[in-house]
Amino acid sequence: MKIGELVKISGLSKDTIRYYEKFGLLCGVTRPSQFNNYKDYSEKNIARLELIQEMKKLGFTLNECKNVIKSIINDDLDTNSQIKIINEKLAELEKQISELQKHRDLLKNFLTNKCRKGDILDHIKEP
Amino acid sequence: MKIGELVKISGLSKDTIRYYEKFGLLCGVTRPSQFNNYKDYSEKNIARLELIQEMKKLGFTLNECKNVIKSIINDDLDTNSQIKIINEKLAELEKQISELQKHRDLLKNFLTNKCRKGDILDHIKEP
DNA sequence: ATAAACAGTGGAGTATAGGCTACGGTCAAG
DNA sequence: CTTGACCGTAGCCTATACTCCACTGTTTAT
Repeated sequence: MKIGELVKISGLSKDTIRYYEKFGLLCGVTRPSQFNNYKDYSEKNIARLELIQEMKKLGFTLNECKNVIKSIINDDLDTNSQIKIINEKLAELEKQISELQKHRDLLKNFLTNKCRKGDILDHIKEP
Repeated sequence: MKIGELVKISGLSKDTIRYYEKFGLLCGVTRPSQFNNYKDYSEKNIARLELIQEMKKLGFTLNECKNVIKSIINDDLDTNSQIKIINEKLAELEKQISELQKHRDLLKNFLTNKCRKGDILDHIKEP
């Protein structure tokens, strides 16, 4: 399968697919022809691109996708490992959420306590 | 005031201060000496660096800091404008929070619904 | 035959907020 | 007098996930 077909099937751009390939996320890419330099992408890559898109929706980075794929290849990834990975990601998300909530609460305070009188910023002036 | 003093007072690194200066966040920086090339940072910059650090704690970017400082200089920044800026930032934070919460909920679902049987990832194998 | 569509590579650019290194000049103390 | 502390500039590096551009080669359609 040439890249154009993969573009149509996956909905990703060719640049993205090539980026993923360079990144080490794809498998079985060969150059079978003696007349051109075209690559041939294996069927497995369709599933892989789907996995990547799903994981990205869930908040995983490409690096994390790569590690998961590695584990799959090594048969390292039993159910418990999967659960562990997901739980770690969950914890990370919770942390990010509470960070942002902290920012938000600080801002809210700022708004109610300091802003009424304006001019908290007066000591900054002059270009 | 030379940069070393500003480093001590602000707690920021000299790289950071120079970065801010290049970025246009500082004011009144001159080179008064005829014998060396040393800069002289005005007192106003202490307050400015404090403002920047406070705003960063609240989740503002340097660009946003820059705009705020500009407004202060132009006397554009009355209480209403301040409130507007802060409310916009609040809305942005809320949006980011709910994005992350969406990710988290998807992951939780993934964990309870799909992961029990493992092997959702079998179709990916092969290096 | 020729132009469009498709394939490949390499490299730069995007945004953010600095860190780090090299290289060179200057100032103060021993 | 020399060493170390300090100051300056320039430019490259980090991470993330691509996008876009230039340039070249190939296949397909008219």
